[in-house]
Amino acid sequence: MLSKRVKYAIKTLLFLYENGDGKPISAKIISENEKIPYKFLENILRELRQNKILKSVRGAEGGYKFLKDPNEITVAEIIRIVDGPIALIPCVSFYFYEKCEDCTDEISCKIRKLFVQLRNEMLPILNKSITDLEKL
Amino acid sequence: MLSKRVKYAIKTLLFLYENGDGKPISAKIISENEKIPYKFLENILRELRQNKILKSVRGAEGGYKFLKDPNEITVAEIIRIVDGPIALIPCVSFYFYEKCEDCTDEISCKIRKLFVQLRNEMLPILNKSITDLEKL
DNA sequence: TACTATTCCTACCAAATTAATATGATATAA
DNA sequence: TTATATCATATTAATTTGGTAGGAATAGTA
Repeated sequence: MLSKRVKYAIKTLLFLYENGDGKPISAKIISENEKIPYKFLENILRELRQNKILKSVRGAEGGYKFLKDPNEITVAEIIRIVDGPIALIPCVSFYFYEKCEDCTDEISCKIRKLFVQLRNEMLPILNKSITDLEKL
Repeated sequence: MLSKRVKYAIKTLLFLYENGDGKPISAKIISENEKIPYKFLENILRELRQNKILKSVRGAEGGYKFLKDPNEITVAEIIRIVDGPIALIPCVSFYFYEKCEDCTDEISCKIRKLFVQLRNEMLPILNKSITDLEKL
């Protein structure tokens, strides 16, 4: 399962996409509209900014807007930033690979083969962008 | 990500399938061959027995063997028993459905639509059986 | 200048989950 | 009777999750 952070992050990006008209949108507005706990949302927004998905404007009338083109922000990317791997087992992950301690031969491992297949099926769906998502 | 329990459970079932010739196989043998901590494995085996995947034979020369036909034991089923939902968000799960607190309209939710799609792509792969898996 | 609305930062915290371990009772083949 | 097993319950240490607290820094506006 994904964490709430990821779901909140995606909701936030969708909200910004649907309501962003040039002016930045404050965490308070997002929090109230999407029912995300304010302080928790701040953390998530910081993470998105640090990863160059969003940019922030400080001070009164400040808030957040896209830094990266929403057309190029994928759900997979958000999951990787917020939660980590897409793959269901670590030895199958591209970005967060880890060797299985108990595994003697990774190449012949039947379980690995299955989860490679699974990841390969999952990726095209998760590679949809925020703008794709809005059209669903 | 899946838990180690799930991976150990699948490994255990594959081992039983590949080495089961009528006689039960002990937890000790499985533990040593698959490098699964013995006591941890005992817990997993109990769970599989309680869910009618395996049956046990007590006493010396005892051990575990299939109760359910390995042809009909799917990876999805094992995940559900050991970890819970297949779906990546709770509002999309068949067997472990939970409403999102922050969601106003589940039907129109774009995020939900995406993860319904994802689950629908994942299921056929995870519905493979232990015998299918062995053939990979 | 003072006020207010905002982001930014570090740290903290409670509850749940994960990955085991410990201890010992019970059953059975040889 | 002994060795080999399963069976059952409880405990535990580490990590993750889902937040919260408090305040500093920044900037628009009266």
